[in-house]
Amino acid sequence: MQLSEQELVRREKLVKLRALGINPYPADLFPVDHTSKQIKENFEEGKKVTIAGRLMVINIQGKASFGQLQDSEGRIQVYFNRDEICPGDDKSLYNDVFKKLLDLGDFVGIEGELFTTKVGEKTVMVKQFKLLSKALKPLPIPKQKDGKTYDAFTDPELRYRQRYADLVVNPHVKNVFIKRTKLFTAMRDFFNNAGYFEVETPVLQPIPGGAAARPFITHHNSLDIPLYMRIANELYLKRLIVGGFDGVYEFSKNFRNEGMDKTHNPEFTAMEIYVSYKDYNWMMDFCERLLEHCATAVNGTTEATFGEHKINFKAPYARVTMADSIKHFTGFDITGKTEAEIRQAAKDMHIEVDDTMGKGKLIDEIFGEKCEGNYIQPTFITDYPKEMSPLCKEHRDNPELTERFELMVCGKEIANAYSELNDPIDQRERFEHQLKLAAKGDDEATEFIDHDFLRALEYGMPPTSGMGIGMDRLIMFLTNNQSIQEVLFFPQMRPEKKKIEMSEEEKAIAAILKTNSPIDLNELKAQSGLSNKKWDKSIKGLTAKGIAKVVKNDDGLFVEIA
RNA sequence: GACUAGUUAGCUCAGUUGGCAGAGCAUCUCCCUUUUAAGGAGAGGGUCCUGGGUUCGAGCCCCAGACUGGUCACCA
Repeated sequence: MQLSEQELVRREKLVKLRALGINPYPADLFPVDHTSKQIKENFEEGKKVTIAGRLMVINIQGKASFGQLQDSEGRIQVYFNRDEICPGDDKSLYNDVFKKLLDLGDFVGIEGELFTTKVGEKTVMVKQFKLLSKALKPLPIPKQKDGKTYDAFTDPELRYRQRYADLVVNPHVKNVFIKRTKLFTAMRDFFNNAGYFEVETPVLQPIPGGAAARPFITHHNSLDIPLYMRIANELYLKRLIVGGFDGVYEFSKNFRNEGMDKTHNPEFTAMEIYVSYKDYNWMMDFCERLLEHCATAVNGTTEATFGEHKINFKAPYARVTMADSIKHFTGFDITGKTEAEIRQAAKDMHIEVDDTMGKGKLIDEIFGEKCEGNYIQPTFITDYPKEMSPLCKEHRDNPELTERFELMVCGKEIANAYSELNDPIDQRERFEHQLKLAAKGDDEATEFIDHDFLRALEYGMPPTSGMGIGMDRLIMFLTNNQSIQEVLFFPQMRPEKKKIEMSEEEKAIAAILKTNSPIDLNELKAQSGLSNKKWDKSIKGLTAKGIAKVVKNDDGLFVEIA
């Protein structure tokens, strides 16, 4: 591994510290009793504090220095004064250890007293300090003045691959994840207060059900069967409703083996909740109260900014049927129309259609193309076509529709809910219809029938309403992030390419050397059969890697294994 | 998958017509006891993403590839 100059310097400091009897990675606990935030909020002149964190600014001015210590809650200024730290004649702790051997990014523990500087900055006067952990790699620390950041660490590739560094130097990034966790906590509280029960269901499933998506497949060795990473947990939660729970919910990591873009990561988090004896109308009420609660818990207000849009999560939200929405935005009334009529209408709207598309799919295409993007404020779109919703109860007033809603925000879906289909015979027929659609070429149709789930329904499932919420998308809206990567600690990335250890040419030369070392340089060059250019590059590569060594003596130039 | 932009020092970025590889911060040395993007003086640091090609000469031009971002397509 090639180390930069700065990395080498820090490794040398490690050696020097050990020579002075200072362990750069001590094992014992450090008795922290304050955070930076606590100091600022409860500031008392002269108070003794013990704090720890990373040195993020060091500003040496001779016999006194200022620094900024960053802990989990922010930064606090620390003042290192030579004669405070070294009351006796030996000033080496300040002159050598502090000034020469500490670096930006190092963790230090500090005991000191609070005071206010001439310019009014609340500061810790360091009485004693201890190195807690040495940083060998320089952090990409930006400079700040008047709230402006200079030379910020912004390269998205580096930020996502090295999130640990991103979190250290970009406080706003940390805030996003704090809000993310606040959202989960708020939602959990809301459900628990309503009396619902948090559960866990299998991630490894023999049949990937509950949604239409390509799964990741894996293999269980002992059972010698294929298993799928879950694409949804819906069918398992409904089994629990069959089992007698009134309300169950789960935050579910789901996995879908599909494309990645700024709103899709191969693994993502959905929340699904199922409540017995309810219908989708009740769930709409519940949903808008839930989101109002969550938005307030996360941001302190129901209002949120997303790009150019101001959105408000204050309940209630508008409710529009899909048919009304399409009529409103296209002038076309789908009610009572045949598949052929709808296909023609879609063609007239310049929407790409093909013959594999059934009626439901066609309607969905029209809605997606012409309507969806218009809903900025939270809006419930209701009553989806039956074909698109194989797990949803038929609409009480119209057998072509289902009792389903999606909640749209800024033209994106963030929640999806049904009056759940609990008729086992109807459910079996819907699954079989999906099989036919899949055979016809509809790649969104489900191609598995979960017979165990059908058996559960046959025992009887109470009328139930269920809802799924895309947690990643929701937190994007609540933190004004346009990319899912910004709300996932470790978004999926293509693996970093390892540098090739040795080129083919280098391997060939190394092989010759192995059997014959040392060897005359020109002899080796001739044996390798390489062109001048290739030879030069390869032998330089080998010596740089410490594999070969060129030796000059009275008899000429020789190459030997290093 | 298509199109497009980018990849140069630890970080953020310049780099002219193809002619010795640049800046700020960071690093190192020296000065400086209330600074705060501290200041002053000096120094070091490069696989210009990779591999080919053109050329006397390539960070720059050509070809191929890698990775990342954006837009679109696909995908709830």
